[in-house]
Amino acid sequence: MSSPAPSRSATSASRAATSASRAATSASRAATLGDVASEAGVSLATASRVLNGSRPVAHEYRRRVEEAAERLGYIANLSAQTTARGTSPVVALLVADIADPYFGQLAAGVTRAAESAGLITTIAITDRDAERELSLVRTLRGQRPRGIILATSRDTSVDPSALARELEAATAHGARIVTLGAGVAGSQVVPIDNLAGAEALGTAVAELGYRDAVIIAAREGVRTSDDRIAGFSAGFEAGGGAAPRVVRAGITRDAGYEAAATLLEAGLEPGTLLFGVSDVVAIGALSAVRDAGLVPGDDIAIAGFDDIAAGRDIVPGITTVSVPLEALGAQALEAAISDDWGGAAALPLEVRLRASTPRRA
Amino acid sequence: MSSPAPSRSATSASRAATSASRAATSASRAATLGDVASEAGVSLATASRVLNGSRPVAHEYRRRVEEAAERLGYIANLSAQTTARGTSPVVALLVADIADPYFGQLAAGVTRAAESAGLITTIAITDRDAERELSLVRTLRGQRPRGIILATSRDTSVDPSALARELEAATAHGARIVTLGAGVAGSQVVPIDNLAGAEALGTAVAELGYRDAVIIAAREGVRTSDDRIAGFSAGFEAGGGAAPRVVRAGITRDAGYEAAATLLEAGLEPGTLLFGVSDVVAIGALSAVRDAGLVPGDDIAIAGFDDIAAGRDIVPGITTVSVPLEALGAQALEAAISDDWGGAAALPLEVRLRASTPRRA
DNA sequence: TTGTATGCGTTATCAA
DNA sequence: TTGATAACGCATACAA
Repeated sequence: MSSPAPSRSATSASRAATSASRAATSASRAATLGDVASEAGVSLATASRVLNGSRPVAHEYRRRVEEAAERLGYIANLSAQTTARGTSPVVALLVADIADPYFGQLAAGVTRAAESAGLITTIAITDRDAERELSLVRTLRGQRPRGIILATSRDTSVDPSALARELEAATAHGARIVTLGAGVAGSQVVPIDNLAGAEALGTAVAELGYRDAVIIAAREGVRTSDDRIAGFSAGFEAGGGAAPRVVRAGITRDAGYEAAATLLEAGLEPGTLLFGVSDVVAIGALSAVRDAGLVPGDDIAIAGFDDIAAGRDIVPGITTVSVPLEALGAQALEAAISDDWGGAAALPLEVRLRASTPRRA
Repeated sequence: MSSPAPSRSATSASRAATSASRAATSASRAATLGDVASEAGVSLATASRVLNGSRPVAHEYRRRVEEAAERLGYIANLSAQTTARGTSPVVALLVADIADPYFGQLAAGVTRAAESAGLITTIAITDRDAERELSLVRTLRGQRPRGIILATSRDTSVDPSALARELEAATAHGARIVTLGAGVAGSQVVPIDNLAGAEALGTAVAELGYRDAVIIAAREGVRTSDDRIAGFSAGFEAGGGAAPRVVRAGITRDAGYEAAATLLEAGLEPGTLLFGVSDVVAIGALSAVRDAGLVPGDDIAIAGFDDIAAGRDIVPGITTVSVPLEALGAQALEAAISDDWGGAAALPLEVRLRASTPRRA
C-alpha cells in the first residue's frame, strides 16, 4: 500500500485524483461539452459528434472523448440541445386529476410508452377546469413539446375556440396534439367509444330484468359523461327499460356518494339500478347504498364504467364496461410521436357483468 | 364593407392581415422574441424586458410589445430561456408506479404545489427497479431540473453509491435532491415515520386482543417495508403478541392476494391478523380471505398502512395508519425549491382502527 | 430608459 | 475525418 504505484497507472491515478478533487468542489459547476472536449484534447465539434453519434470519428478520438465524458460525469444539457436542434424530447400530458385511478392508469400507459421511446413526460393537472386547461396548454407550449396529450374532460358548454387557437399555436411550434376520447378540432384523436360501450351496458342490464335506472353523471356538457348517458339510455330503453332519470353530481367518488345518499333519502324503489358514469362514481354510490343500510346489488343495483383496477376488490363486484386504459395511453403516445399515424380504430370496450347487478327475479 | 377603412385603423388593419396570413401559414414557424421586437419596432432587449418584467420600460413601448406578443401568440421558448438563464423551471418526480394510488396521491400533491409555484413537473416511473432509477436520474439530470424528488423504494440490498454519485452530479448542476421516507445520502429528506406508525399499529391491534400475526411484505431490503415490519413487530410483541411471521411477497395488490391465498391454503389459525405493509397489499389479502370463503375481520383480521383513498370503499373498513400523502408531496416540493428549508418534522401518522380488526372476544 | 453586443451549451455548416 | 464558426432563442452587462 505504501509502495509507489506502478508507472503504467500513473496517468489514470492522477486523473482519478483530478476527478476526485473535481467532485469535492463539484458544487460549483456542471461539466459542459467544452470541458469534455478540452479534457479529451479535441475540438468541440468532434466531442459533439462522438456523443451524439452523428458522424464518423476516428477510433482514438472517440475513445478519448468517451473517457473524458465518463470521467467528468458529463450529461448533455437538454435545454441547450433543444434550442440548438429546434426539437425537444418531451411530451406533455394533461390530466384532470392524477390522484384519480382512471388517470393514473392512463398516465402509466403514456409514461411507459414515452420512456421506451426515449421521451420525457411532463404532466399537468387541470382539475377539470377549462380555463386552467387553457392556461396550462399555454404554459406547456413554452416547452415546445413534441406532442401534447389531452386526457381531460371535453366540455361542450365551453367555447372551444380559445383552446383551439392555443392548440393551433402549439401545432405551429411543431407539436402534435392528441386527444383521448372526444376529440378537439385540429387534433388527432384516440377514440373511446363511450356511446357504444354504454349502450351495450344499458342493453345488458335491461336484459337482466332492470326497468328503472338513475344515472349519476357530471354536469351537462362534459362530453364523456353525456355520451355515456346517451348510450346507456338508448340501450336501456331499447331493452325495455324506462327512460333513465339523470342526476347531475360530478365525476368523483364523493359526488357519487352524495348523489346516491340524496336519492336514497328521497326514497328509491328497490330494484332500481344506479349507473355511475365512471367507476369511481359508482363505487361512491355503492358505499352510500350500504351506509343507508341496504344491500348493494340485491336492494339497489350498481353499474359503473372504466373497470379500474381498484374496482376488483369491491364487494359486490361492480358491473362495468372495461376500458383498456394503459393501452389507450400507449396509443396516445404513439399518435403523438409517429409521423404516419393513420389513426386507430377504437379499442373494443367490453361489458363486465358482476354481482352488483344480479339477474332480477 | 366595400368602403375603405378609415385611415386611423389602417395600420392595425394591415397588421391584422399580416397576423391572419401568419396564422394561415402558421404551420411554418413559431414566433420568436425577435419577431415580437420587430413587430413592435423595438430592440430585442426591450422586448425581453417587457415580457419578463425585469427592468422598467416606457409605457408606450411596453404597450406595443405586449400587443405585438399577443398578436403573434408569442410564448417564450423555455429551452432558450433556460440555457440563457442557466436555471430551469422544472422539478423531476420519480415514482415507483404512477398507477398505484399511493403514488398517485403523492404525485398530485407534488404537482399541485409545483404548479402554484410556477413550476413544471416531469414524471418518471422506476417500476421499483434500482437500475432503472439510476438511469432515469441520469436522464433527468440532463434537464437541469431545479429539484429531483425521489418517491421510490429505497432498497438497502442495493449499493447506494452509484445513485449517490449520480445525485451528487445532479447537485452540481444545481438541483436539490429530496427523498421521501428513508433518505439517501446527500439529499434532503421529507421523513415518514414508518417505524413509529407501525409500532403504534402493532400496539393497537395487540390491545384489541390479537396474538398471532403474519406480515405480508416486500423482499428484504426494501426500506419502507422493513421499517414497517420492525415497527409493527415491536409494538405487537410489546402488547403481548407473538413474534409475527414475515412472508416476503411484494408490495402490490396482487402480491398481497397471492401471499394471503397461499397462507390460507396452508392453513391459518382463525383469529390471525394479516398485516400488509401497504394498503394495496392489505386489500389484496382481504380479497383473498373472502375468496377463500372466510369473513375478513371475523375469521382473519386485516390491517394495512397508508390509508389510501381507495380504501374507503372496501368492506370491512381496513384498519390502517394514515399517511398524509398529498401533504407530504407538497412538503417535498417545498423542500425542493426553497432556499432555506430547515427540514421538517415528520408529519404525524395516525392509527385508524376499523372493522377489519374487530376486538377479539 | 434604450440599444448593442456578448454569452449560455449545443448542433450543424463549411472549409481545410 | 477534423476544426473553426455561425446559428438556435433568449437574457443581460455595458455603453449610450
